[in-house]
Amino acid sequence: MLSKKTKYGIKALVYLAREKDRVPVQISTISKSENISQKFLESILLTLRKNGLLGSKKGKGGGYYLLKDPKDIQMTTVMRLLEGPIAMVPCVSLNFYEKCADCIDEEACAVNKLMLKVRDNTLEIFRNTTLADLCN
Amino acid sequence: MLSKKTKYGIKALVYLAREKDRVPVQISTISKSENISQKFLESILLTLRKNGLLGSKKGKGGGYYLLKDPKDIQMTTVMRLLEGPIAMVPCVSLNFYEKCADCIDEEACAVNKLMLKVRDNTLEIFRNTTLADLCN
DNA sequence: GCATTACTCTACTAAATCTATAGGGTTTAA
DNA sequence: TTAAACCCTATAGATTTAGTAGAGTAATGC
Repeated sequence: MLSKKTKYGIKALVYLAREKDRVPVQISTISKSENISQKFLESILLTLRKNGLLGSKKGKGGGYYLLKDPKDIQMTTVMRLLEGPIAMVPCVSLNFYEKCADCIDEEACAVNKLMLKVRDNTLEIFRNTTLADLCN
Repeated sequence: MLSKKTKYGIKALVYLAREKDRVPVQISTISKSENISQKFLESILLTLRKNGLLGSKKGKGGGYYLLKDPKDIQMTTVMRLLEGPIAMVPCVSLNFYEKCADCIDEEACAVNKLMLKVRDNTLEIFRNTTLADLCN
């Protein structure tokens, strides 16, 4: 299941991408428009800022804005930041690899084999989808 | 993340599929071979039996066995039984559809659009992969 | 300057889910 | 009749999720 965090994060990014110019948008504006708890959204935007996707401006008239062109933001980046690993099991994860404790032979593992296929496909979708693609 | 339940379930099914004939295999045998807690595996095999994938034989010399040919068991069936919805959000789920509480227009929702693509791809993989494919 | 607006950060919590464990009960073969 | 093996319910600890609370900091405009 996709977490609310990721879901809200994507919605907020799309909102910001649709904004012409790079005018800062206040958290409260996005939160009302997208029906998201303001405080929760606050923490999500903060992680997106800390990881270089968003910029922020403090004080009156402040808010968040995109740092890059929407077509240069791949969904792989967004998903990894908010949701974590794209793979369904750590043993097929590229960025978060971990050996299974119970598994003796990874090469022979049926779960590994199946989930590798799923990961490859999902990864390709996220790679080939940019924020701009989601804005139409 | 794939739950341990699903992971163990798939491993157990593969184990049973590799067994020549349809000789009942005891829970303890599978549990030892695959490093799975016996009691936990018990409950997993029980749900697989209740849903028509496995048969069981009680008493001495009893155990679990596959009811169908491995090549006739699609991974969609297994995943839905053990893991639940294949879609990452309920609003793009075929078998477990649910409207998002926060979403105003599903057609215009970026998350919906993205996750629909992911679901379609994942579903196709699970449909085209049978238990037999995982046994080689 | 100073009040206001708006982002920043830490800590905490209620609820749900996962991953089992415990402890019997029931059936069947030998 | 005995023991192996499945059947079933209840419960519990750990982890994650989805927030909430509240105080702090920075910048703007008057």
